[in-house]
Amino acid sequence: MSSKLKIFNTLSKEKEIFKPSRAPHVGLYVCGPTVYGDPHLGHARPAITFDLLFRYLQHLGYKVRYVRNITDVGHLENDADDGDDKIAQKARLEKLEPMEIVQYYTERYHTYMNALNVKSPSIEPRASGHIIEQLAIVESIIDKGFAYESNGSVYFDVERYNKEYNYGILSGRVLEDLLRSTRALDGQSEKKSSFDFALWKKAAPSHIMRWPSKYSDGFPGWHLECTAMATRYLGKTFDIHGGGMDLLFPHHECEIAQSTVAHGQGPASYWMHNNMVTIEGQKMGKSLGNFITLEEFFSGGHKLLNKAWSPMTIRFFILQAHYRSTVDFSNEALLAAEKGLNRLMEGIERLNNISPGLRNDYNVDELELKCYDALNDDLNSPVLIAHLFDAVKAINQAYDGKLSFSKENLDKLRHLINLFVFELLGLKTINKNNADSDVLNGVLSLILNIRQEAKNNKDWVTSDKIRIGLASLGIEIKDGKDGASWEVKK
RNA sequence: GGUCGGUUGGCCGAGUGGCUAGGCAGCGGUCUGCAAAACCGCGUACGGCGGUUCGAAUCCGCCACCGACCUCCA
Repeated sequence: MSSKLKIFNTLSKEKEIFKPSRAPHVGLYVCGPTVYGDPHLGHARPAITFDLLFRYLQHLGYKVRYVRNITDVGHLENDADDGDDKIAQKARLEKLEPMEIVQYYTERYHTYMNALNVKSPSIEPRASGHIIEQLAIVESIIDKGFAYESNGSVYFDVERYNKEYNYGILSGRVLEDLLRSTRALDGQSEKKSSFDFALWKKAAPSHIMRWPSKYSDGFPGWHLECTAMATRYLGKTFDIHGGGMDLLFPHHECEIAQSTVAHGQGPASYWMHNNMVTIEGQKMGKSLGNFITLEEFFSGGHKLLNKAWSPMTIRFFILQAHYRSTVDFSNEALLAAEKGLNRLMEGIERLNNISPGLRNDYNVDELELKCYDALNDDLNSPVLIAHLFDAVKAINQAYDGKLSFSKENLDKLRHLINLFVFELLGLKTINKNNADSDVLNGVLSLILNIRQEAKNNKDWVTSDKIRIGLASLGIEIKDGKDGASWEVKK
């Protein structure tokens, strides 16, 4: 079980060897979506990043409990006293019960994550289902003197906290600097300091999502939800907390503060943050209105998209960059990813048709080592993919008769490719539009036979007519040494 | 303004003090009736200016530009 996995810990800003505190069990918590809109490319990044981590940890033999929440309440448009809840706002807009919004977008999220072949987490709790746990933490923080009640709301006392602990331990922020450089916003009179954050908010009369508490009828603060749900399912401390880099401050910093007061220490040993997807160099996000939803990617229905991009192309595109780097969206980059993925998949298909030779010219053990090294080095998926392309090259050379695999090595390579490409990177063979139906296969095999006869008779008119005719139906003929094959092109 | 990060060949994107990922595009070739596809081969790039070093794209300094966060965001 002693793995050589190193992960970059945002807390220490260093790559550290991963040592779970209760091996073989691993607790992993990742901040999930606030379900008030369709999932976009930005949502795909953490989902895929931590899916890779989840898969790899499991492969290493860990029993992973992966918790990824659904935020269905408490995520405010802003933190002013009259800040509106994102879900409630959407519900009012569409004249729906908030939970209808939640249900709808949660299902949408699942649909698209599923398309991206992102595994379901072990537990997917909803914030609204954990009000009691959240209120218990509020009370505990008040009891310890680090939160105060104000007009029915409860706020975390950041300045008080910072006197005993370090508010900024994760983000590197210095509270004094923050306070100095920020002027007080209007309508924050309830708070002692502008950086205090809400643990519990009193609901305005018009507010539809509300729960009773001894402070007021209200709703929980966003930061508190993750602390409550993580504690409930993973305990007061657990191994890895993940999320997008944009959540680092204040969200994760606040989680640490809450947990430190309530439980005596920060929640996680390792903090992992994925970087952003950018578009023309700028973060793709709701605030800038420059996001493209996953549905739009899959259908091509967005003015910035030249065509539809399959879920696996999106997944591969994301995995081709390291998770801590920004990845810039463009049609050109996606096309490169699509073609690259195709090359990889065709190589793998070819691998099944290679016969072993007497010699062995390829060192599969070395490839295996390199692949593991790549993942162990802070989940370096782009390097892993580069090694896999080396294998594809060898496969193609073998296919060309320029290189030979021994039986043993061929089996080993097949196993290895299966492990890294399908199990760990989570790529799937591209669905060829039911192209594998027996009828279609039979018809095309007949047509290709006729074409071959025509070619044998040097009847180029007929053979070209077949080729062009099929092409117009979206079927591409590929002439090879051993006859022709076909593929349905979208 | 503060904090942090980035700047790599036509594009995307890794990485290391010397052994110069990978994908896409491009070029040349093989194959083919022609084409397509496929395969093979080819590209010596690391923002600028200094410094350290036998040697730096990789370390240090300065400058320029870009981005993220600074109580909405994956």
